[in-house]
Amino acid sequence: MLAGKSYLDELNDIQRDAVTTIDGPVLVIAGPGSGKTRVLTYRIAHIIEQGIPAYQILALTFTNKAAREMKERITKVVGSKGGHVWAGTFHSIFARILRYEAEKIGFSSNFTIYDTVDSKSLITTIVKEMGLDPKVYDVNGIRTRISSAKSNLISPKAYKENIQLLAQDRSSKRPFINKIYETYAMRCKRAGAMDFDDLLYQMFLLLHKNPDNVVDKYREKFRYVLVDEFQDTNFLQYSIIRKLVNYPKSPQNVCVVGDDAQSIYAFRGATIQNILDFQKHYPKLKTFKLEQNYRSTSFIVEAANEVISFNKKQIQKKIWSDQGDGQKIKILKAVTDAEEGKRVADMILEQKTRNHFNNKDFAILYRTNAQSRVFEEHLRKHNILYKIYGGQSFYQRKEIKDLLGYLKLAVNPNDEEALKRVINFPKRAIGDSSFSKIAKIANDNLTSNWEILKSIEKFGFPARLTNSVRGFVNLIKTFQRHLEKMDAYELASLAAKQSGVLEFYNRDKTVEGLNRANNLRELLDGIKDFVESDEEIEDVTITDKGLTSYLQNIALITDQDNDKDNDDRVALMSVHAAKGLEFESVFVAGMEDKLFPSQMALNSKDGLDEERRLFYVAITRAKQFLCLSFAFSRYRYGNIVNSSPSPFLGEISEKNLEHTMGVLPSRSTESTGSTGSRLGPPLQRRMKPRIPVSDFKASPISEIVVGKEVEHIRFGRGKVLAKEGPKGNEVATVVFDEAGEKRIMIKYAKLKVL
DNA sequence: CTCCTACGCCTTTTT
DNA sequence: GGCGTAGGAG
Repeated sequence: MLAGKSYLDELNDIQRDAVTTIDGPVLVIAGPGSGKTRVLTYRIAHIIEQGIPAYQILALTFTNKAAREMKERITKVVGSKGGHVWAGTFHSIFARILRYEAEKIGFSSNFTIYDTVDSKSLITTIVKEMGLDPKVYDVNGIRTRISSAKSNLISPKAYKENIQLLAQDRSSKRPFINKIYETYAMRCKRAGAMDFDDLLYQMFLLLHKNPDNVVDKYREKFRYVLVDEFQDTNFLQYSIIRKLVNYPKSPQNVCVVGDDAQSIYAFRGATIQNILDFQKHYPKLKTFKLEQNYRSTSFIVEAANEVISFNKKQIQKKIWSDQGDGQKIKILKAVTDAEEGKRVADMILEQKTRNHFNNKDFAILYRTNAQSRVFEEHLRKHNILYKIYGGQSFYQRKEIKDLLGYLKLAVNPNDEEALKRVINFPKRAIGDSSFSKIAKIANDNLTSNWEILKSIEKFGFPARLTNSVRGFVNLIKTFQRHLEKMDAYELASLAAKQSGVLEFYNRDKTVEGLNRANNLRELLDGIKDFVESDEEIEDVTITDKGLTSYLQNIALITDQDNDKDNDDRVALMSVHAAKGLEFESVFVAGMEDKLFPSQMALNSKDGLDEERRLFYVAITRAKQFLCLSFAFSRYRYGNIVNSSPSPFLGEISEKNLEHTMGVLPSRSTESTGSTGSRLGPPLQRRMKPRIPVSDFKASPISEIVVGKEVEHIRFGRGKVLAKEGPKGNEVATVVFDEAGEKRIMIKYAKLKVL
């Protein structure tokens, strides 16, 4: 049937080759907007069209959303059999396999998944128990250390024997990290828990230790393996992929798709070394480069190329577009972050009317989530609906974790973190000191807290405590008894009532409390949905509507997954969160030195390169309009800090740029300060410029020379000490009478010769 | 054991 | 500015 092949007609020549070369190792380097998802999905569809059963295809992504989209699109091309593809995140696919194979590696199939909060809490507990100084042994640092050990396949035992790691820990005055790691691993196992890294690490161990020759089973099963966003994989993930496809007589049907220029997760262990190694490990590799950009107009694409060319280490490629020149990139200068917020909101309003855009055609991107506030304020003033992405996930909220804690305990009472969370919530007189005693007994006996609680009578505690504990144990046991008979909703409702969690929040009449009670209701509604719907996950419709099944389903779900993106709202998100998305009009805010690039990144060349890739990602989200904005001062941690424009701005040549006026747009200048807005004080808390903004006339760059007395709009009088940098992007070092020494990019900062 | 306050911290983060 | 935690008073 010729009609069945029509999907191939929707591809350009290179895309088509990448889709139809299904046998043997393939690397696809896919620039932004180059139709990467299309290639990936059509390739899978094409494999199925060749008669390969869909369940023999493994497609690994980083987000649930990406996996879902991929499946939907495959199904559109090949019909319902597309649903049988094993498409999912690394974590969810491996969790599923691990549940099935759990006993082979000493776990039970009902293991708990610890999220980041759980991991940190366990580490804090261990640090305390070991009597170490939590200031020196800070949780975040320890967690990163353990995580990166796992990501590099270093077991606790190997860590102890690794001279280099031990030396590093000694020089950071934390010689006991190896011991913490060992204890942490032991405690996870005792609790029947795996953290996010374990889902990968244990998967690797399963294939590596190979009990009952399990590796053959999966090698035969997954005849075709595809990996999305390969530039974001770490050594561990790549090692698992190699286990699956790299062995004697393997057909090596592995296809990885990625873009080294968009690698923005190196700080979490991702390494583009994997792309370079891939080329080494598979000599028969075929490489396809997708360089045509179908998303953006030329000014945007050119700017992106200019910026990324400042990174020396990269796979050579140049994206191009035939969508026309489009609009130049706007540079928006603001005095304060509040003004930046106002002017961005104004521009959105203006573009909406001029171009008939909807709210959802816009995105405001920033480096840090804390920057969202000023934009919220001004969008609200204009009655423009918006949605903030990122921030705390629904499942991370306290009240949600409280109820889930009880549910998790019913399924796995050894779960130490769930137990710690709910044993005294709501209050039942089992306080910290009592719990510590119980935990100590458990540790001394190498067993879980639950085992001690069950036989609390034996330990001679005061009657009051013994009674409280007995009540708690009976409560959990009741839930356990109902596990088989009740569906998830029935049991969750029962637990919400009997545990007292629901009553606790219903009694709290503050706004906060009402919100939390609402969230609990929403959680219960969600569980009801789960029970009533026939959702299909991977290749099985979930027929098990029990609590165990429910908890396994939500363990790896994040907020972004249940967002209904059908409503028309301006998107506010971090640049990281924007990866993979596109918008007609994009504002990248806070283009300031030490903010973007982040202060933390400035210590190393690699850090700065990663920030630049992040900027590249930001630029390439825009289809038609791109605006880069910065402010000369902004609130940070409650105080005003002065800032100068990001050095990245100077990496885009003038021919792609357009500068907005240095004054507020006339239409809405009046609202500054005095109108007494009920929404708080957005603009009036600015510094008073020494000279009205509109009266200030900057001198041309050529007049700013060493030794001259100059005036700056905010810093006041000063003297030029030095002038350096390429023509058009000169940087002046100026000593100001009051503000001290500053380095200033002349074309942005407006200096006037006196 | 529980409640309240003062202090100290702060990037990004698909799972 | 905002949140989570430690530590002291009740």
